Amino acid sequence: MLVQEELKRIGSVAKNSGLPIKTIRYYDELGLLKTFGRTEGNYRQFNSDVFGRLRFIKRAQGLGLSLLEIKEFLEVHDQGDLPCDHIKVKLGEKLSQIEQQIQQLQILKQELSGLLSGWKTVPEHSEDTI
Amino acid sequence: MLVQEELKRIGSVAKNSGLPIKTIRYYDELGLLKTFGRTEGNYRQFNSDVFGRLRFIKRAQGLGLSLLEIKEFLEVHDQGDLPCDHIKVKLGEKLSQIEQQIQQLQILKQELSGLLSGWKTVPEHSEDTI
DNA sequence: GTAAAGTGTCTAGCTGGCTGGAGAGTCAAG
DNA sequence: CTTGACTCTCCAGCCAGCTAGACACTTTAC
Repeated sequence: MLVQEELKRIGSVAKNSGLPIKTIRYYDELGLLKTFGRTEGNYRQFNSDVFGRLRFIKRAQGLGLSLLEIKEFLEVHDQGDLPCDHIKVKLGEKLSQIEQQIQQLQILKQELSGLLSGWKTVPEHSEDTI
Repeated sequence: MLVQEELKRIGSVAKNSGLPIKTIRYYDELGLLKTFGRTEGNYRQFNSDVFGRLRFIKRAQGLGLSLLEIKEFLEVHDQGDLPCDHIKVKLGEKLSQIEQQIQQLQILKQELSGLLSGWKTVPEHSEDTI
């Protein structure tokens, strides 16, 4: 027995997610959101999945993914079944990008802590000094 | 005895760094580059430090830092001595941001490998499913 | 029924980070 | 001395990702 879920309108989604209404509409326009249709009065309806989605978007975006890339991932998610080979490849690529990114971040972290902790202690050590 | 370093012009910097001339000029405009003055004919002159700088910029940028943030870091670097407290704080903040970012990346990595490896094996596990 | 709040679309504008083109000056080769 | 490659500045435009405003319609509260 599925409980009929209560659908939300854009305002409450905005309030609960912390994102501006305009942004949510924008994401919807781009097809990132899977609205649950519209009311009679043409108001967008969302179910509570939207919050997870928005969190995912925020996180991924904060990490430098574009909205289009994010959209692709969401689509894979939505289809539910195994992604086709093409997408598999893309996902694999993205994954190794991410690993690289982690490494780069670690380098940057070192460089910045170098700056913090006095810097002059590591002067001009050739090659990859800033 | 310092060997007089041979200065480069923008074209060769572009060639050796792989960046378009326009981009280099743009960075220079924003004050990211510390050119070595100009020739008589008003041509920019760079010494070989510029390559390290450009690599740093690329890396940092790829990780989501804005050119302005990057500029600040470069300035700290250029001053050479201990950054003032204000900057220290900013650096510290940025460092913890970076650590967070690393964690987020690890989460994203998991989520994406979830997608890759079939996804349905981890269905709707509440809370933070995409 | 009426006012206020919420939502819709549409169009336009903004910021950051480039990128392209015009028009002019500089420099190196023949 | 001219030609061609290189560089300069300036100004305009592009893309992503919003954001703001105008104006109309819907819903809710009284």
